Amino acid sequence: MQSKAPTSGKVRLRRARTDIREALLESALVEFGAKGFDGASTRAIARRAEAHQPQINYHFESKAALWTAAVDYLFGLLREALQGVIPAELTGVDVPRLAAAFADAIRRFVRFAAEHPELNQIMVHEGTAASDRLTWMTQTHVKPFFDGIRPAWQVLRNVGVAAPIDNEILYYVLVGAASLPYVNAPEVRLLTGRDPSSPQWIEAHADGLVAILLPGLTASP
Amino acid sequence: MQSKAPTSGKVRLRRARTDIREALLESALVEFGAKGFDGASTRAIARRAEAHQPQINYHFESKAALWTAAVDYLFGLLREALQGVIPAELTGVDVPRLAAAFADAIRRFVRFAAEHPELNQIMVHEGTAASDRLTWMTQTHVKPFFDGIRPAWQVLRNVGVAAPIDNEILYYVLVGAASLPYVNAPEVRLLTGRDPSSPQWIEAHADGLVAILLPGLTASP
DNA sequence: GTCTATAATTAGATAGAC
DNA sequence: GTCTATCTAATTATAGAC
Repeated sequence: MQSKAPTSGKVRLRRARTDIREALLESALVEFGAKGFDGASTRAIARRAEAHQPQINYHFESKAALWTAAVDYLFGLLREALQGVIPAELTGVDVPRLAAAFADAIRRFVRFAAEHPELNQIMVHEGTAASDRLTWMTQTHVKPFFDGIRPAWQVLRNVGVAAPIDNEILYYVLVGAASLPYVNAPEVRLLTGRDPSSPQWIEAHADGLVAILLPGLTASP
Repeated sequence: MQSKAPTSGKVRLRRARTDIREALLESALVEFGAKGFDGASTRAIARRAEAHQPQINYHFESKAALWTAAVDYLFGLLREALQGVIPAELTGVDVPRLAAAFADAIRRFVRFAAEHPELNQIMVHEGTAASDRLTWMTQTHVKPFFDGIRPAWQVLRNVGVAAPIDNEILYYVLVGAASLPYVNAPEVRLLTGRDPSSPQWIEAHADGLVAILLPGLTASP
């Protein structure tokens, strides 16, 4: 199962794996999330996947293409996690059902941010400066997500169930409040000694966000 | 006021400025905030300050020392902005006064995050991975800030003025919700077409956060 | 203190043997 | 497809003239 390279004294494995592409992608998520696009080196990504650096250029076109594939993959997981939670057509949907759906969406988003911190890490790394990557990511992935929750929030605002915050601001309040403990989990552990990826933290966090963003949901007993 | 280097044909200014250190520091804030520690190059920092790259190593010990100086400077500004807003000694402080003080602290923090997005940008870049920089920043600057608001929140929680969220979680909800529009201002502009640094956005944002985090403040008319 | 030149290291990407 | 060797470009830091 193991063989030395004939022309060299170095002990190294020569392996033929069918899942290297997936392993490189998975590794890229983590490295891009932790270090950002510039800080993550293709050598470090390859090392985490137990592969060699040139394999990235073989299985992907470039470092940038690997980043794009990683972002596509993560947003696909997010879409899965939020699939059908908020109704696409709002006319005729009664308010209590919509409020419950929005609360469910908040909880799912918090759990997703905890389980896949890499997505929000990459988003916040990229969002700090204008770039082609940011433009592509915003138009391709963020905008549909944003447009999906905006009308529902507006309805809940109009009937007084949702907190008094405008659409655009609400989006960033929600994403910021829901993701920061997981985006900055290393800091959370240093600062508080607690583990934000624990079920206790995650559920308490989700409960808190639902309570403050949808005060009208539990207002009348 | 202008002189060519005698041994070279290149036209370049030789200037003697007394404020180069400050100019480099100011430039470093912006570059570190926008690109992160690894993504920000000392050449780009020097260029923005209209200086030469080796001047960074003359006026600062290294790129890391420049980063440290920038973080020290920004946290100094934050301390100034929040100076004395929340009373250090809570025994004997009546609840309405403390609630008003906390609301004021939230508003000041939002305005600070809008005016100096670089601090939260740097924090969120660094918080995604363990490092010596993160450990130093957390212990030196974040912890005192965290410890300053924690007891006040607990008091307001106990009397039911503050939202039902635990100390540690509240800290990240507050910081995340208050800073993300400014940390990711380039994305906000692409996604919404609005300018998060406008007074309208900032005040609406601050109002919204006070409303959701301190629901008991305006509950009884 | 400023500035040019450059050393030392590391990055992403490619060539070519296997 | 894997892997070693290497190219080119970019990085931080330093040397030394001015």
